[in-house]
Amino acid sequence: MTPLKLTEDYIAARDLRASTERIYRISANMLTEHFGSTPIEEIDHLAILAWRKKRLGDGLSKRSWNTYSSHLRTVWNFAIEHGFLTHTTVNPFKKTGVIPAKRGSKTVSNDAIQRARQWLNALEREERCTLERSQITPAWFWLAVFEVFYYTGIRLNALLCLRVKDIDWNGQMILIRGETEKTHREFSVPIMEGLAPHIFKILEEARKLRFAPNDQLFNVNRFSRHYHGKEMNIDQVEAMYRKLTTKTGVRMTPHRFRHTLATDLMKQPERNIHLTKSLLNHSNIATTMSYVEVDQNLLRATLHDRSLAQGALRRVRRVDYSGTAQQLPPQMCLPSPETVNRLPESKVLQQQTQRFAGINADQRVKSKRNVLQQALELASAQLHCTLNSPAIDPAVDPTDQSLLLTLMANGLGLGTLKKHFAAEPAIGFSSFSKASP
DNA sequence: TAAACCTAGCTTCCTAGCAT
DNA sequence: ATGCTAGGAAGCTAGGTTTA
Repeated sequence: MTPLKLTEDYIAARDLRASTERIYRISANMLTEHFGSTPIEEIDHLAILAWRKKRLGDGLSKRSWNTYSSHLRTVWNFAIEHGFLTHTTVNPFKKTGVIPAKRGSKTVSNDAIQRARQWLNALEREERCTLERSQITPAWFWLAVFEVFYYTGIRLNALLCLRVKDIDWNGQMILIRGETEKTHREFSVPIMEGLAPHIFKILEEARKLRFAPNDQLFNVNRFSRHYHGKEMNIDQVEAMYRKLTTKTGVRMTPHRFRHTLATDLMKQPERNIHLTKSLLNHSNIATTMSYVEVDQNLLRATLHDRSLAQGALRRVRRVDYSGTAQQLPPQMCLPSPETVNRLPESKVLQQQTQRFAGINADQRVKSKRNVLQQALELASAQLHCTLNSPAIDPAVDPTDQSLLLTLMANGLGLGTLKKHFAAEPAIGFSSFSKASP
């Protein structure tokens, strides 16, 4: 039996989607290209390893090799299971996979998206005013396609399979049917404010053209006489994205919008991974995580916070007294960041201590110490009152005050303290409010 | 003749279930 | 509980052919 015949037998025995059947045939063709019509019994493990070496040497990526070898392994398992391979029960494709390098998420910058959107909007105005065909026609339609991918992050195939009746305009939802999803799970995505006008427009145009409920909604062939296909296909969408890529100089594809959406959602303060996972219709959270590109700025800030928390860096309090009547004495000013960076830590501390010592006692009590100490004592007392535990003398145990200072320095719990200070004007919160942690 | 369409190969994504 | 793998399903790209 030849590999091609075996593959056809395998496909016939399964209920596969067209694209899956295709990849099995491609794998078998690749094998045949190398081995010719060699019977499957004669293709052994060593021969496959030699073939692997050749293909990888020719520049085939490791990931692609794994796809082919994995599909052929499946077909060979089928042969073993059905007794087509009598001389062995060991699959020659076993352990022929290689470890590919992991690549980063493919996102599109906001700037590029904005430029593409502006261009599409300009084309739409141009077509409306001149009634002439623009570079991307009909521009209103492709703008709607662009916005659907931007706002919902659905797959290209999901868009192509959308029917008129899948849009619930009253409920402002789009239904993505399970049979059209890679994951076979039905789900819905909301029609949000920015997307609604585009959905409305396409529904309106579809209504004018008497679309039936089961008709493909995003079918450019019915909205423009420049196309003659029956149903819109992947190529037509990709051709439009190629034009956007050429125009903006940034690679754009529907799937990259999916990655971008996931990354953007995870940049939000709430960072709701479950929400992101639901929107992308993943069943495994690890899949969602693999979409999200690391936010380097956030990473930098996190590492910085760690350094501060562990004492690797000293926190420098920067105070903006501009425009205030109650400026602190010049001696209280902290050294500039440039000075701090130049001096070793111990020197900075020494310098501050010397400056502070140079201020007279009255000034100190009025300007800072008194306010700070009172605030800390009050907050500490409040804390113990809330916890229903006896108050601790700060002179004996300064833990509370250190903790509160740390919290304040990190911007935590400040709101609570603010409220309390507002209720206790005697504390002099106004002296505090200008300070930023 | 440009744009649409088609085809094939390459690359990536996704999950259930098994092994550790 | 976690990681790994088999199996399945797309998505992306390039080059050739057809059509308006």
